[in-house]
Amino acid sequence: MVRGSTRPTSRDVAQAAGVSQAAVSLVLGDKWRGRVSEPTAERVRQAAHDLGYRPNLAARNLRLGHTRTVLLVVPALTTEFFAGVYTGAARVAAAHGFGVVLYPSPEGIGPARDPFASARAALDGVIASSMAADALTAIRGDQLPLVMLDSDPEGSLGTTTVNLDIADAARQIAEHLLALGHRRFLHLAADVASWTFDVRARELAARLAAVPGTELRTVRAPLSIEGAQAATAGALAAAGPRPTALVCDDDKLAAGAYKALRRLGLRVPDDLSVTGLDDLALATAIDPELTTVRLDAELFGERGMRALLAVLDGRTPEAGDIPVQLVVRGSTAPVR
Amino acid sequence: MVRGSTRPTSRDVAQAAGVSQAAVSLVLGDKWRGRVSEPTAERVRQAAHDLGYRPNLAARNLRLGHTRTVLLVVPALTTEFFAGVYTGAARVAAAHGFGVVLYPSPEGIGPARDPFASARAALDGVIASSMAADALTAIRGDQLPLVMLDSDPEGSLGTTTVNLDIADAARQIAEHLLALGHRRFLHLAADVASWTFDVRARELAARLAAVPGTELRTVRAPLSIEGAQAATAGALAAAGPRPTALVCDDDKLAAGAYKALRRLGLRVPDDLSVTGLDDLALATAIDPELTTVRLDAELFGERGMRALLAVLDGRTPEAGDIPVQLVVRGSTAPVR
DNA sequence: TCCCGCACGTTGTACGTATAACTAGATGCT
DNA sequence: AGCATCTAGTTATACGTACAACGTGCGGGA
Repeated sequence: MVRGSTRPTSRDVAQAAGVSQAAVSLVLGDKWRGRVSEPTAERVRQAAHDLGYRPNLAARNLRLGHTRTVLLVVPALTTEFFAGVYTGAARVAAAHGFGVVLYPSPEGIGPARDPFASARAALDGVIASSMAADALTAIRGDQLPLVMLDSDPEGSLGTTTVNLDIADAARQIAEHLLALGHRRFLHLAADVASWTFDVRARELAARLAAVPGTELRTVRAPLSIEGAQAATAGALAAAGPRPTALVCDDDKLAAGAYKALRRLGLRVPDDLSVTGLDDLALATAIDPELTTVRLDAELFGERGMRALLAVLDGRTPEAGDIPVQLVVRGSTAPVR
Repeated sequence: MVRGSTRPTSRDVAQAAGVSQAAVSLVLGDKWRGRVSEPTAERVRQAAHDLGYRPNLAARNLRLGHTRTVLLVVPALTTEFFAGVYTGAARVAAAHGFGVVLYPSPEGIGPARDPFASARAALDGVIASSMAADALTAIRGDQLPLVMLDSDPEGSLGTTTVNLDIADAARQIAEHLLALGHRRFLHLAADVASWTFDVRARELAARLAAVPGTELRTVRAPLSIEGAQAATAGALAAAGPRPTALVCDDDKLAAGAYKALRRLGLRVPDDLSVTGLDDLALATAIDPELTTVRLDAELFGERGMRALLAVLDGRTPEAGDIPVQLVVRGSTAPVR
C-alpha cells in the first residue's frame, strides 16, 4: 500500500508487476489464456495481492454497462416470509453470478425523498412485491426489467408476474372447514390494498356461495397483532349468532385473533376454529398450533429470480403458479 | 442483455436542448446559479424530462469517488428486530442524503462465492452486526469505514462500535427474578458465537453469584423455536430439583421453551417463570405474555448510522450504550 | 478610450476499467 | 525460402459524468 490513502488501481498493479494495465485486466478477468504467459500472470496476481488491489466496481459497471446486481423490493420486514424470498432469490442469483440487494419499504420515510436513489446505482433488474406499492412508482420511472411478485396477472400489462397459488390456498381452507361442518364464517381480512389479499376474499366468498346455508361476514384489520385483536373483539361483540370458523388472511392476524378470543373467554378450537396463512414460526408458537397454509417462500424467491434472469436473457419465463399446501393443526375441529 | 433502446445520456439531453453537455450537468446538478440563464436552464430541464433522462450512477460514482450509499450487514432476517434497525438507519441516512442497502446473510449460500461482490459495487461505508460473522471476512478486505453493532468494544481494535446495553438487560432480568424469590435458574442460551450472547451469560452468572444460595444451570440451543423446545425438554428431564426460573436469551427461544413446557404439563408462571429478550411481536402473541426486555431496534439503527456518518466526516462518534427497558408481563411470578 | 468584471456559456479532461486492434518475434508447413 | 500461425504481450479507446479552465460579448467606471 504505497500510494498513501487512495486505493490502488489496476495501473498501480501493472507498474508493480512490470506489465501494462491491459495485461492486469486480462489476468484478473480470467481472460488471459493464450494471451499472457503463466509466469507473467502469476507475477500480476502476486502484485495485486501485495497491494491489496480491489477493482473499482463503479468503473467496471460503467465500462460493461451492467452490474449483475438486481434489486428485491419488499414491504417492511415484519415477518420472516420475505427473508425466505430473499434467500431463495439470492441462491439462484449467486449460481448465475448475480448479487441481490434488498430494499424494504422503510416505515415512516416519506416518498418525498427517494430513499433508494443511490441503491439503484447500478441495477440490471428489479423484483418487486406488489405489497410494496409506494416504492413502485419510483421503480417504474427507471424502465428497468421488472418482475412482480404476488401481483394481478391481468392488471399488470406485459410485466412478468410470479405468483403463489393463493386462490388454491383459499379454496383448501374453505374445503377443510366446510368438511368439518362449519357454516358460519368470519373472515378477518388484511386492510391492505393488494391483489394477494383480494384473491383470498374473492375465492373464499365464491367457495362458500356454492354451499347452501353458509354465512360469511368480513372484518378488516391492519396487518398487526394488535390490529387483529381489536378487530376480532369488535366483530364478535356484534349481534347475531357467533361464527364457528374464523378465517384469517395470515398467521399474524390469527395470532391477534387468539388474543382477542382469550380475553373473551372463548376457546380454540372448541368454541371457534381458526385458520391462518403463511406457516410462519409464529404458527407453531401459539397454543393451539395453527391450521394454516404453507407458502414456500424460498421457492417463491427462486422462481422470481429465475423469471428475471429469463427476462434479461430475452427468454420466456417459466409459467404456472407455485403450489401451496394446507397444514392441519390443532386450531380447527369439527363444529359441535 | 437487450434493453430496447439505449438510455439517453446527458449528451442526448444537451443536444435536444441545444446546449453543451456541461451545461446539462450544471443545471441538473443544481450548480447553475450565475452560470446559466433561467430560460436555458428551463429548456434543459424540459428536455431531460421529455427524454426520460436518468443519470448513469455508475458514471457519477466513478467521477465523484463516492456513492452516498452504505451497506447494512445483518444476520438472516428471521425476526423483525433487524427490520427495525434498518428502518432507523434508513431514516437517518435519508436525512443526510444517503441510501442504505441491506445485506442479510443468505442461509445456505456458502462463502466460496462472495454473494455480494456486486452489491458492494460502490459503497461509502458499512454497518455490520457482529452476528453476521461469516460475511465480515469479505467486508474487512475492502478496508471500508466500518461500524460494528453489538460487538465487543474491547476486542474490535479501533473499529467503532455501537451497542445496546445488554449487560443492563441481563442485570434487570436477574434482579427481577431474584426479587420474586427465585433461586434455581436455568439459562437457555443461544448456541451462537457472538459477543451479545456472551454478555448475557456473563452478567447473569455474575449477578447470581452475588446472592448466596442461588443455583444456575445452562443449556444451549440453536436460535430457533424447535431447537429451543428440544433443548428445554432435555434440560428439564435431567435429574435434580427443577428450576423455578427460565432465562432465555431471546423471545424466540422463550417461545420454544413454552412449547416444551406445555408438552411436559408445566404451567407458566405457576410452575416456572420465563423471561425473554427483544420484545418482539411474538412476546405478546404467546400465552401468557412474556416478561422480556425491550430493545429499541430503530434507535439502534439510528445510532449506528449516525456513528458511521461521524466516521465518514472524521468526527468522533457519540459514545454510550443504548438503554433498554424491562417489560414485566404474565410469564413471571413470585416463587411458591 | 481602455480595461475590468459579469453573465453565460463551452472545451477539455479525468475518474478506472475492459477489450478491440495492433505488433513483434518465434515457430511450423510446404 | 516464403508465408501463415501462434504466443505474448502493448496501445488506444470508450463508457457517462462533474467540474476546472477557458472564451466571448457587453456594460460601466476611470
